[in-house]
Parts: sequence; C-alpha cells; structure tokens
Amino acid sequence: MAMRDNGTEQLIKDTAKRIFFAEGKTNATTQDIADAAGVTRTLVNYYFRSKDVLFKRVFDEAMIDTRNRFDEVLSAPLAFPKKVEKFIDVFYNEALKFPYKEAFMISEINSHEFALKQKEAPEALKIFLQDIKKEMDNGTIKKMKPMNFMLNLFSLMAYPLLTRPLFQRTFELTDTQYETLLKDRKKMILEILMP
Amino acid sequence: MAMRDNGTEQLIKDTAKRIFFAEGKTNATTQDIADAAGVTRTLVNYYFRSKDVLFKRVFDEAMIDTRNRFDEVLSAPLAFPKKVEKFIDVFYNEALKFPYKEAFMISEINSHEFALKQKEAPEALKIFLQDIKKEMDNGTIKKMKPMNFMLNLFSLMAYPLLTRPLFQRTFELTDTQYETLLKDRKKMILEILMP
DNA sequence: TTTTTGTTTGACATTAACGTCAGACAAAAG
DNA sequence: CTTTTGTCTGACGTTAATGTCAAACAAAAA
Repeated sequence: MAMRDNGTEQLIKDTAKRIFFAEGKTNATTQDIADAAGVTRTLVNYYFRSKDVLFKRVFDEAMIDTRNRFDEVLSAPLAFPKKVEKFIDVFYNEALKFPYKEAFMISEINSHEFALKQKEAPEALKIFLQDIKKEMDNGTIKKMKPMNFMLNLFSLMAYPLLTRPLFQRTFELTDTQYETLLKDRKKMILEILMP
Repeated sequence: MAMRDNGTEQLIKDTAKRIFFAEGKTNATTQDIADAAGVTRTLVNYYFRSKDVLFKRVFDEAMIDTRNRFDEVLSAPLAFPKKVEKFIDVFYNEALKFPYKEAFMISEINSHEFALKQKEAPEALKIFLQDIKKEMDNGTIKKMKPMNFMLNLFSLMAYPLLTRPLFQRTFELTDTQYETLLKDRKKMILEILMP
C-alpha cells in the first residue's frame, strides 16, 4: 500500500500504551512492544526513529489526553460540588482502565529529562482555581490557598492508587476489597473537601 | 587490610542511596555509582554479586529505615494530634533530605518484581489505626474507615512531593515558593484531618 | 505497463552495561 | 619470617538492546 497509512504507527503506540499503563511493564524493550503488536522491531524504528522518540511520544500524548479529559470536566458549566464529583469519577474511570498510568507518569515527571511542553498553566485549571476561590468567598468550603485545595483533591484521589501494591499486601486485602475501599473514598473525599 | 571491613560496602550503599534518593538519577549504572563512590566497578560486584542485589538491598534498607522512623513516632505515647503533627514533621524532614525517595519507592512498589518482606502489618501501624478508631469513637475526628484516615494523611503529605516537578513548573513557582507552599500545608493538613 | 512511493523484512553492526577471573596487594595470624 | 585471609584492580568475555541498511514488496500514480 502506497497510501499514507498510520494504522501500523497507531498500533505500535497503542500497544506501547497498553504495556506501560495497563500492564505496568515499565522496562519493556522495543522488542517486547513489537512482539506484542505483532510487528517486527524494525518497524518500530521505521515509524519512530528511536526508542526514546517512541517513549516521549507516548508520554506526551498521555499527558495531553489526560489534560483534555480533565479540561472537559473542569471547565464545564456545573455547580461546584457536581464538578468535583464528576472529576473524581473521570479520574477513577481512567485509573481503572490504566492502573499503572499514574505511577508511570510520576516516574517520568521525576526524571531529569522531563520537560513541560506548554509554558502556561492550562486554561481549565485557572478556571477551576477561580471556582475554588469563589466557593471560599461564599464560605462553602474552608478557606485556604486555592492551589492547596486542588493539591488536596489530587492527592486524595491519586495516592491510594500509587501505593496500592504496598497497602493491599500489607493489609492483606483482595482486589475487590481494595476496589471497594477506593469506591468508598469518593464519598469520603467529597465530605472532607466540602464539609 | 585483612580485617572484615564493611567501610567500603557501606560507602557504596550510601553513595547509591544518595544518587537514587537525593539526586534522582534512577537510571544510574553500576559504573555511575562506582565513580561517585570513588571505587572501581569491580568492587561493586565484589561486595554485591550483581546490580540487582545492590538495588534490592538499597530498596529494602530504605523501606526498613522509613518504617523505623515511622514506628518511632506512631507508637510513641503522645496525644493523638501531637502524634499526627510530629509524624508530618518526620515525613517532611526526610523528604527534604531525599527529595526523590518517594518517587523511587513508588516506582519499585509498582514494578512486578516487588515483593514484601514481612508478612504482617507493622505493629506501629496497628497501634496507629487503633488510635484513630479511638478518636473517632470520641468524636474528635470524623467517622470513617480508620484505613481511610491513614490513607488521607499519607496522601496529603506525599502527593505534592511526587508531582512537585510538574506543579512547580506549571504554576511557575520558585523552589522557595514551593517549599513555602509545602510548609503551609502542614497546618492545613492538620485542620482538614482534625477540624 | 512502468514508475514511483511508501511499507515491511532479515541480516548485520554497534554499543553500553554487566559479570568474571586471575592475580596483585596489604594486613593480621601463625 | 611465612601463611592466610580479606581487599582491590585491570583486562577480558558476554550479553541484551538498540540502530542501520539494502533489498523485497505492494499499491497507487504516471
């Protein structure tokens, strides 16, 4: 086929994402990815010049993807509590599909090659911070630096996912038990943040 | 010297810890570590049979070290609020010394080779969970699963450290600004958890 | 058809990181 | 002193992972 066919390229990227984010094989080689995608390794080098390029592309697209997902909720015309609630839902649904994505991103973010593409803070985040400020002025939520409120929300959602392997084994919980725990947290997070 | 001398062995381990936890070079090679320690790479293989062994030892000792630090506070005969406050202090002091330790541990925990040494939950954690339960019964803190309270505490402390490179750059904060933010969080965490 | 263009493959070259080994060396034990 | 034991070094071999290349191939364009 002579037509510009990005089917294979997409397949490789999707496979890489699956391996990294869903299966948690952070040290996968290009061979592993090629095998899983059912193509030869040479093809990986044909579409992406090097392993590094592929990795960075996967990472960047994951960042953008996550941001878009967040933006949609955070800039939606919803009442504040509903917005937060929906945000938690979106976050957990993604986490359910890609259990290792968070941990992967944390690693990359903390690597020294990490560089931000966009310079400014995303518009949606700014809107959300303004929402938070407004709620504080209204007395709906406890007064603090809006940034701290946001950090709290992210923390309470994400951290139990990041440490899941440790906590689940330490307290000898089954998969379903831990998932119940996570599900319970949604209500609890809302109560804590907006008492 | 024919005397059993664990000076060099210790030096290598300490250097590795510094490189991983303080400098954040997670992909450091045995050569890097040997160079930084001022010894030949062969020595690394002499004391630790392989790279894997060295890495696992560093990780395991870091786990134990952290646990001991926590245990000391968590099982101390302190009033609950004081205990939590001190715990946050201990946590942040460690984070200040080893900014990348958390991220490193998260990576390891989420790798598929991760295995827990000890089977049971540490005694100190059990004590802490009982403390929490007691406070809830007393009505001092909001009722929830004690495990969730613990998760919240860890989350609120740790997550802003894990995502520091991302948040700091996104909102264009200087090092001192972010550290101020972190310092402010201590009071805020206490207020949130024990209103 | 022939040509052109993009796709795919297998074989090869390169490299970086790791592990081993024989032997040098120094200090304590005999 | 000689022997023994533990420490250290340099050189070497091995491997796994990556990257490159020429050529085969298929489909669209000429």
